[in-house]
Amino acid sequence: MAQSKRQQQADARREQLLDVALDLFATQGFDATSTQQIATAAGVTQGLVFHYFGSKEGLLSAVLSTRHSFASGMADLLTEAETSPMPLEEVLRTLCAGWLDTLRRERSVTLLLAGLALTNPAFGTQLNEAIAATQKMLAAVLERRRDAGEVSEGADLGIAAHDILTPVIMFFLLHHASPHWQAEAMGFVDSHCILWRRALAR
Amino acid sequence: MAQSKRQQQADARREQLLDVALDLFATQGFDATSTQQIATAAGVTQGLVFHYFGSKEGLLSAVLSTRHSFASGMADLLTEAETSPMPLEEVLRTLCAGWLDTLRRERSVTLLLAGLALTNPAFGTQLNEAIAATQKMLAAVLERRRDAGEVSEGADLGIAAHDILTPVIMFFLLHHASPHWQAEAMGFVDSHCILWRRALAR
DNA sequence: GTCTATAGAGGGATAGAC
DNA sequence: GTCTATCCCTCTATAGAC
Repeated sequence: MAQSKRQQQADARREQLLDVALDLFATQGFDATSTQQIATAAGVTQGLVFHYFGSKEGLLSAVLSTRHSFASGMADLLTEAETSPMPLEEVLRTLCAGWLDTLRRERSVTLLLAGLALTNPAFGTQLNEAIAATQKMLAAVLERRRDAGEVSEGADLGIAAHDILTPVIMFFLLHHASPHWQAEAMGFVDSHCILWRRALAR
Repeated sequence: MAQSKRQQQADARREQLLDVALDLFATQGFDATSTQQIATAAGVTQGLVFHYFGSKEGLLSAVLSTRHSFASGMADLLTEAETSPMPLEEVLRTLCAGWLDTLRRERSVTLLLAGLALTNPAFGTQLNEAIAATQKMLAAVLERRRDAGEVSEGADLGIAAHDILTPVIMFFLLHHASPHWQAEAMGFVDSHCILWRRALAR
């Protein structure tokens, strides 16, 4: 059974409000954004926001639960990397480029979550765990390569994973607004991965 | 001429308000903190905040301009590093441990500035430039070592500096609230510096 | 130097008409 | 599904008494 026209319209409005809210929350911060601003930006009246989401916090929850694909996106890339037959440097290149791409594509959620994590302990640990999980998966990839003889024995692969992952995140945070993003990102990934092949090679 | 007693009292009150405000701004965010909260935490009435700082923004400016020593603190460490006779790994160890210590000691300003940078372009570029400057100084240290034959020729030392510095900052952001900070930090610095000696050695 | 009182704006949220 | 109207609260900021 197809949805009624009214239902379709409601869904569309809902999505639109989520988009607008995410955008404003990300650029101004949650606390600095009023429901009035969101409504105006969406071309509706302020009361409608509460019709759809009940409260401002409810709107935030809805935004985060429907627009949070970036954590799983980074994990997906790692799952592919686990079975890749390519040499280490190439695998890292694919990973880092993919991460930057994901962070950039999901830029608003990323920045919003980062801001929330700084002041709200709940969001803080949530983001912490997401990063820790990614780091752990990367460490597993490196360990497999060590067992296969491609990576040297002595290195602390947990810290290596941290040192490979976090500069990528920081690069995004520092340069996402740059007009030359694409070129800078490619250059960074390139040098970054070359350095890490050298650091880990036997 | 010694200050009058009234002046001393005023200065003390000013400092107290700055301390309380920094603390609340850092833990809750600037927008989520009311002047009433600050006044209550300082044991005075709300109106007094405006007597001293004119406006809430004025209070923020005063907080940042009187409590922002961490940027210069990180640069100072690098100035010492430039002329150090120690081997690379040891220099890095001193630098990274010092950076972590500075960030942690100035934890409230660091977190406040990070939060502001995410939503306010002015603070964003300010923080960007501080990090870029630190990175540049570190790159200069590495170049000197390359010229002296301690660091390999081919490596991109600008990115290497980024890759040495930013994981330290991220480590602080991710673990500053951990109960086992001290031990974790020492372990991290150790592995981090060993990895980077390997990555850069000829 | 600190307080009380209050202005004035803007915030989140609700009720009910259309 | 959307709007108007409105309530009530909290916030920043000011004025003036003590």
